[in-house]
Amino acid sequence: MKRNSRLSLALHALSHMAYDMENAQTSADIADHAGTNPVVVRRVLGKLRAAGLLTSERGHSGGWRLARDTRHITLADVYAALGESLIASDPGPETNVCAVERALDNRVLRIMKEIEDSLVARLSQTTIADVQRSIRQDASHAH
Amino acid sequence: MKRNSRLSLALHALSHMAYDMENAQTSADIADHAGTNPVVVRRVLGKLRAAGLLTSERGHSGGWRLARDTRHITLADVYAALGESLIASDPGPETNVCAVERALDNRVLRIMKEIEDSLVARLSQTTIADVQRSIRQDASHAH
DNA sequence: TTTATTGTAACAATCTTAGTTACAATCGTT
DNA sequence: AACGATTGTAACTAAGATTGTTACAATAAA
Repeated sequence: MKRNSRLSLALHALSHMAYDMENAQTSADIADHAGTNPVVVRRVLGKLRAAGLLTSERGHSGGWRLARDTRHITLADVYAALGESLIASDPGPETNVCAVERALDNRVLRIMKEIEDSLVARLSQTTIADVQRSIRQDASHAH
Repeated sequence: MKRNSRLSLALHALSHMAYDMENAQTSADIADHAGTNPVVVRRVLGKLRAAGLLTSERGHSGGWRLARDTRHITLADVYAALGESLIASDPGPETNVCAVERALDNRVLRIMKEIEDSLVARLSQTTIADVQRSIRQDASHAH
């Protein structure tokens, strides 16, 4: 049970779908390969679907498909879809007394937000196609 | 009880020390202002001290001081001192069967590490002096 | 009708974090 | 020497977050 596995799992799942775009991928299949549970997969992929990154079909021969070309899905899209907020957290209730303290709080918060923005900017520069490409490279000289 | 408050608390504490460099700041004082507990403060600042960012003195009129100029302490130093790893997590035991799966795991891990490296690079561009400067700005036109 | 699949709720187990209490060690002050 | 203020640290509690699991309704193909 490790942390931050949602982003990792999402990347796994997306790569699987990119690897075989012709068939819908079932949550059971993805879960098997990612070493987790189908329900966990559906939970995570549900968020990606809500963000328009994926589509899903119920019933026999159903499963999950990419909604767009892999070149048009960035890691920032995935990050946003998951609703992650790694750096900046919601500020608690304002309990500060003096103006300097409030200013400090505001500034720390703003800096955290700036950092998070930088992170998102970085994430937006890598697409699933990029991830997919490097997986093929790794596989070709796997140990 | 919010997440990621250690980094936030560290920034608060450092700013306090930078604000009054002449006197050692006690954990009780910092805790009061940051709205938390002295022990929590000592826990976090202990890590910064272990990284050489701070010094502390016991006993009467003891407390915490910056070990270096504020211009020479970056947010990356603080991040590293806290031992945070927001993006990349330790890989679990290798349970993958096929080479493609192992390659995927490796690649996802590598990408997470790349992202974390970018984050650290960004953090290294902001110093405590920068933070301090903008606090003064905020305080001058506080609401 | 059967089978395979998603969608979702409910719950358990584990891990993380913050908070708290307690107390020894240290060091200035009286 | 005694006292008071402070760090250092261990132990514990409480709350939250995350993952895993079971169960079952809804859906759609075979």
